[in-house]
Amino acid sequence: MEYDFRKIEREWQEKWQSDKVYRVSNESDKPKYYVLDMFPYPSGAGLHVGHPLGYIASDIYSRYKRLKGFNVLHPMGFDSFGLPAEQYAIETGQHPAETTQKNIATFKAQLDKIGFCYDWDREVRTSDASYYKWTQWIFLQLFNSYFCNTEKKARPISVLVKKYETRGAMPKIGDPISGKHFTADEWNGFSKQRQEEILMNRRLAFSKYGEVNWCEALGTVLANDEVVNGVSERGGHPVEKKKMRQWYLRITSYADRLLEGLETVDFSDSMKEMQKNWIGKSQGAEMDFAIKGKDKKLKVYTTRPDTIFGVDFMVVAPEHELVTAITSAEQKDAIEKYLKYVKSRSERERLAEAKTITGCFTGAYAINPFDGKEIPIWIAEYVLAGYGTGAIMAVPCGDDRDFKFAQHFNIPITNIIGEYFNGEEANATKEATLQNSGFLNGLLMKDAIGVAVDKIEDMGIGIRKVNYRMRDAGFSRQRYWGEPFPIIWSDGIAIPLDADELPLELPHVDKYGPGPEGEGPLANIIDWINLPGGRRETSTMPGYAGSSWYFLRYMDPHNAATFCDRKASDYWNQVDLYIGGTEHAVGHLLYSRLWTKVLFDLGHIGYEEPFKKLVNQGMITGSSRFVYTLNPVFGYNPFEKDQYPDFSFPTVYVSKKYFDNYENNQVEVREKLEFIFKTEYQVPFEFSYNFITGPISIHVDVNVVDGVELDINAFKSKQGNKNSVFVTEDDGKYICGVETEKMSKSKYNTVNPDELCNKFGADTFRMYEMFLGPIEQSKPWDTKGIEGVHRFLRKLWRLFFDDVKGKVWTDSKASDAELKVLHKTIKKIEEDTERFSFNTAVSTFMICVNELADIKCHKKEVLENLLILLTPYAPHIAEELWSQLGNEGTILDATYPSFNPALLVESSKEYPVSINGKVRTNINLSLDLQQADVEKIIGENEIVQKWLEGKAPRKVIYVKNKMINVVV
RNA sequence: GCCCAUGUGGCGGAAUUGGUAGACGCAGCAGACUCAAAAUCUGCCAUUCGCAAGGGUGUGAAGGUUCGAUUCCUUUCGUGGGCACCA
Repeated sequence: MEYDFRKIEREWQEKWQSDKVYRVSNESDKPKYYVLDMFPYPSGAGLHVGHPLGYIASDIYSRYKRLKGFNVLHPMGFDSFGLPAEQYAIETGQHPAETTQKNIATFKAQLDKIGFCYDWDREVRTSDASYYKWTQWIFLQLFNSYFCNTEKKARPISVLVKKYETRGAMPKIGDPISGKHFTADEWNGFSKQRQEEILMNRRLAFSKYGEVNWCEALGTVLANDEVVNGVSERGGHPVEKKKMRQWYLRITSYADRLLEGLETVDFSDSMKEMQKNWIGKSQGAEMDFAIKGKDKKLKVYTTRPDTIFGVDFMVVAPEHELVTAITSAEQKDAIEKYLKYVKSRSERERLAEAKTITGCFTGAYAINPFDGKEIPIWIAEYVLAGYGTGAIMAVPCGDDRDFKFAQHFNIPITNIIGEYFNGEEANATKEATLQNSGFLNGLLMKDAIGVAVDKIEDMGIGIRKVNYRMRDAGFSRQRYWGEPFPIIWSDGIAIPLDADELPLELPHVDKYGPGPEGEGPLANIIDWINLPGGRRETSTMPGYAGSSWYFLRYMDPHNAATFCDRKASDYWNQVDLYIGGTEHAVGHLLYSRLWTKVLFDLGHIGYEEPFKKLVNQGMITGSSRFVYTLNPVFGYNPFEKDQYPDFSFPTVYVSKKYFDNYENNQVEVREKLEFIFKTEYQVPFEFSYNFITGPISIHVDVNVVDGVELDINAFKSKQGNKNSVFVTEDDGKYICGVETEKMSKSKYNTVNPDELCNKFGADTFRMYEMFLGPIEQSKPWDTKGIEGVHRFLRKLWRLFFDDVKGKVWTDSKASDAELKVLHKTIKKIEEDTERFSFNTAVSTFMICVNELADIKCHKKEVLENLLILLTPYAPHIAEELWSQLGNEGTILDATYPSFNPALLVESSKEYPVSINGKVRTNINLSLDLQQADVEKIIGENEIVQKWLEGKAPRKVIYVKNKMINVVV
């Protein structure tokens, strides 16, 4: 009986589905375990082999945990709102709902083919009204909450209103608009608009006019993490700053808690580092400098107050509000000119030319409060208006940018760090002892920081201050294919819908073009936006809205009364294992952590970190192949037309060797071409070096290349033209070039998992993906090695069935040697699986099967247990053989074999004995020996004596179970 | 520029706590079976000297700690990723 993987896999997949073996209950006596994949955006391109890597890993771990006796939740769904579907709609007119539907069907079919154990009954789609109803509901929770700065948590906005009505605003916070605090009486006297405006400044989801990243080409606003190097992450379109009314999430309030939460979760160091960098917390001081001859103060932010005596100039951002007020009459023209120049530059130019130093002196001077020194105030682009106070004190001896600026404009530099500053470049050390620094003289810089801040606070000219780089997250998009905001604008007041009015369904549109004045497509639907009491919000929520809480919906996917029943979220609790790529480090992962914290603060769920452990699968890069063409210069035909009227010059492909060193190989290429033309085309070939343009590399479909050797016939029919000539290497092979690149259709380096499943089976595919290398490492795809894994499964099959004899397994009792092989494997597989070392686990299986084949072990007792171990990795073949052995039901309900250490214990062992690091002999020793016994035996051993040449061993190192080293 | 990874045969990679480096697989070479092919099986496979036994050298490079380093430390180079005027 043969290993007919196609039949086996089809039948078992059908059976799993019809028997609903993967259905998960929220009630169980077993301990729970939640395994989650980052759900995909269902793009039109379908899956390539890079996508399933993480899914296979999570599937293996889920099945393993289930076998280990856990109630495992392992769901899947689709992040189905988003830009590409809408772009596609604009191009083709197809409704995004339709294309999304179609793409999801393709994705599901592809996923099912690989044999994942998803409970599809729990599938969620972010674009379903039954789902986004709750996305809207959570948005309203955010809208109706504020961040209480004393309790450091979210509370209902009604609590704040009550406070205002009874006590007014606390002195430190006050009216965020005027900056003044107000009494209860004042509050009650404010107009409704004024009150709402004040409240809007505290809501966690709020609307304000602000500078946003506007992308003209996409016709929408983008979040900071969606802009990369001044262009949009998707499509690479230019992005500019624009003032618009937008929705935001007040993520900055949670900066500290997001930072602290990282200590409680198991993420990789690099992932934590990325999030920390993004939040960008810095501690320092904010202090006021008097301005000579004016009654205004200049407020600066610094992390290095210890360098206060090294301040040689001040720099304020060009947009700073004081600029016009402090500019002297003489400098007025220069400053205006500079401001004009700054305004003319796009964000992109600014970023691209970051190294060029520009700036302009305002003519004003600030006064150093400690020594009365007059400090010139400059404006320059390199100081950002949006960070800190938009003004800095420049210390050229300690800061690189300040140093370069001082040099460029010939500003004298004060050295306060002695020999640490060499005059050539700035030194940002904190280890120097301060000089020329008044009351700080003689102090180590790192100690002086605290001393300086204390003094500043004592003098009442400044305060300690923490700053964050992170900004509030933009939350609206001028787009169609997203969640509509459940908000109605009325007289400038945002009025939320009631919970029972949800979902606010996305209306149907005929056109996907933008609305008037930068509004989204929804603004075009007059009937929909205009209501008796006001006008609907026309923007929609961004892609990350739906994905910020989907892990909760899986727990209770069909609940129409609430987003997730508290009982369900208490039972499943945190995601125990989350698997996905690093690309979501600062987007999705930060936002979902924020949403979880807010829901926790408001008492809707019982934990504030959504993901306990995160594993980032590495990217599978494509291994592109290249062919090299030699082309005749356009229009040139080297043959006499009259003689050969039908002949057109073929495309010439040269093998890699000739591309690498074309100059030196021209003659050889010419000879080979001449020969080919004479023999195959029967045409004379008068070659001129000049008519050919040198080899050009072009991508060739990896599927027509075997390793690096081109399958010429397949290439001709698939990509090239029939009339092509191949200049091969001397052995007749055409060798392609190789380069590792990101997998993409345009590079012809994608490999479709369906094809591999058809050719080798899903089990082979799953194991091979794991076998490629460590899960977290990115690695190039190479189809070639898949044969080896396939061979292993066939070999496993032959332990059960012989092609001729049929079934070969027996019921007889297993020998010690056979059990030893099994238990060695049990131990190793368990260790490997637990530490996500799936590649070594596959190796372990191969070794086990090889050993069992070597000792001709066909004992049911051994094989049955091996199958259970194998189930997570290759579920189809395991199920089939399990049932062939006469077992009922799914193997997933079998008992995971436990490792019996007694079987592996030996009484004695051959130890290698090395003398000064070189292995000289082997010695058989019993395992219960102690260090002293070994020393004695070694001292008496004849061979060792011989190698020691009469000297006594200085030291005997006995590493239990490993080796003995004798040192002379 | 700063931060974080990472570097091992022709290739993917293994070595879990400092203990015989190169497991397992691919590719390659030789052989068995076969009319032949496929499939399967056996042996070889870091490098160098040697007929062999055996020896030298080897984990990007240079140092260091140690009886012993792919593993720890310092310096340096290459690759990948993140951040980038954040004061």
